[in-house]
Amino acid sequence: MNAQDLSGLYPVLAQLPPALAARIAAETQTMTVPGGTVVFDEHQACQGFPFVIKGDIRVLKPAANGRELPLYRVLPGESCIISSSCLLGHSDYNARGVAEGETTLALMPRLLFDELLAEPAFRDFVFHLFSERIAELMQLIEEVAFRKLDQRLAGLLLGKGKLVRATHQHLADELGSVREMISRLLKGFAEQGLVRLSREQVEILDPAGLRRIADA
Amino acid sequence: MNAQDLSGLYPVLAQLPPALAARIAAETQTMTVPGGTVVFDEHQACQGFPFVIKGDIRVLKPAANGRELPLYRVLPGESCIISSSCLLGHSDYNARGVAEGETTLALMPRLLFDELLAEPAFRDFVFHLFSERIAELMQLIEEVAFRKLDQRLAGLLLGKGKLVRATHQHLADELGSVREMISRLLKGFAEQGLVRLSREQVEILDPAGLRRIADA
DNA sequence: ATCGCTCGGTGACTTTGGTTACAGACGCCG
DNA sequence: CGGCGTCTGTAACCAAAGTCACCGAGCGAT
Repeated sequence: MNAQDLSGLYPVLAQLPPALAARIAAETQTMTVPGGTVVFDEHQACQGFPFVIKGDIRVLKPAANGRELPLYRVLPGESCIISSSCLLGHSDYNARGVAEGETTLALMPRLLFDELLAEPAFRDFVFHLFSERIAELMQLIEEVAFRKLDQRLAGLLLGKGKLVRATHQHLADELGSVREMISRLLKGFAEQGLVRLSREQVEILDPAGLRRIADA
Repeated sequence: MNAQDLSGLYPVLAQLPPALAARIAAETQTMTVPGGTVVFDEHQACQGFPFVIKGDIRVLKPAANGRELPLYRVLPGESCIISSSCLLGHSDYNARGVAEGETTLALMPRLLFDELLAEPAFRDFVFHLFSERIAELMQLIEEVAFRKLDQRLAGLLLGKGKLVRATHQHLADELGSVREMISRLLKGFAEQGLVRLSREQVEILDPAGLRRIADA
C-alpha cells in the first residue's frame, strides 16, 4: 500500500510515530474488489481493520427471508465501527459489508490494530467515529421500530435532493422494504402533488409537504 | 461523593493520577432518586457523565404513541454509551434514561469528562463499553426489524430461567409491545405444552420447543 | 421490427400486530 | 365478608405491511 495515499485519506495516520507508520505501510494489504463483493459477513471472525481508499462499503443486516436492512455506509476516510467493535470485543461480525461499486480497501492486521490503539491519536479517531455512528444507529432503531413506511420514504426522498434517480426497487432496498409498497406510496405522493414520477426518477415538487409526512 | 465507593465500583478510577482523582471526588455530584425518575431525556443536552452507584438505569427509546422500546440497562460499574456519545459529539440525548427502583448516581461534569478522556485508562474503559453495547444494539435492530413477536417472546422467556415471575404487562414492556399480544401468544405457547401459566408467573415446560420457536 | 429484459402499476389476499371493549379471577385489606 | 384494584382472557375489529400474480410500458440489442 502506498503510505501517502492512506495518510491523505486518514490524516490520523500521519500523526503516528515513524516506526508504526512504516509497519502500517508494510503490513496492510491493499485490494480492489468489484461492486457487490461481500467483504465481511455475519458470524465471521474479523480479520483486520479495514480502511476504505476508494468506493464505499454498505454495511447491512441480512434477514432470514432475503431482505436486508442498511445500517450505514463507510466512505473513504471513515471507519467501520462494527469491525472496531469486533476487534475490541474479540467477537464475530454481526452484519454484512458489501462493496458498492468497485472499491479499494486496505486491511490492517488485527495485532497491528491493537498496537495502534495504544496511540492516543488513533484511539481518538476510532472513538469519535464510534460516537457518531451511535447516533445514527439510534436513529435507525427509532425508524424501524416506530415510523411508518410512508414517513420513512418521505424522509429518504428529502435527503436525496430535488431530483431522485433511482428505481423503486432501489428505494425499497434502502428502507428494507419491497418494491410494491414503494410504488403504492409513491403513487399516493404523486396524487397529492408532492412528487412527479417517471422512469427511474422521482421529482420532488413539494418538499414542505413531504416534510409534513416525514415527521407526522 | 465518597471516592472509595466510586473507585470500588469503577476500578478504572483508581488508576488515575491523584490530582484527577481528587477532582472527581470534589466535582461529582451524588444524588439518589426514587424508581421511575427520568434522569435524562430526548432532546436534552447532556449535563455530565453518569456513574451508577446503586440501582440501575433503563435506557429506552420512547415512541410518539406512548409505547417505548428498551435499549439496554446501565448497572453499577457500567457506563451509558448514549451519554458518552452525546458528550463526545456535543449532541443532545436521543433516548431516555429512567431509574429502575431507587437509584444512586454520581454525575461528573462535562469538562472533567473531557479531561479524563486524555487518560488512557479511562478512555479504554469507555471504549470497551462502547464496543459491547454496539453488539447489543445490533442484536436489537435485528429483533425489531426482522423477528416476529412470538420469536422474541420465546427468546425473552428463555433468558429468564425456568420460572419467570412477571406480569404480562411487564413482558410486553420489555418487548415494546402490548399486554393483549403477550397474553395471546402465551396462551398459544401453553396450548402447545411449552409453558404453564399462572398469575404473574410463567413456568417453562419445554425449553427446546421454545428455542425452536425463538430461532425459527 | 420484434424479442426479451427491466421497470413500474395494480388488485386481491394474508399475516402480523395493535386497539377497543369487556368479563372474570384473584387477592388484599378494611 | 365485601369491595376494590390488579391481572388475565378473549372476541371483534382495524391498520400496516408484505405477498402473489399478472400486466403493460419502455428500451435496447440483434
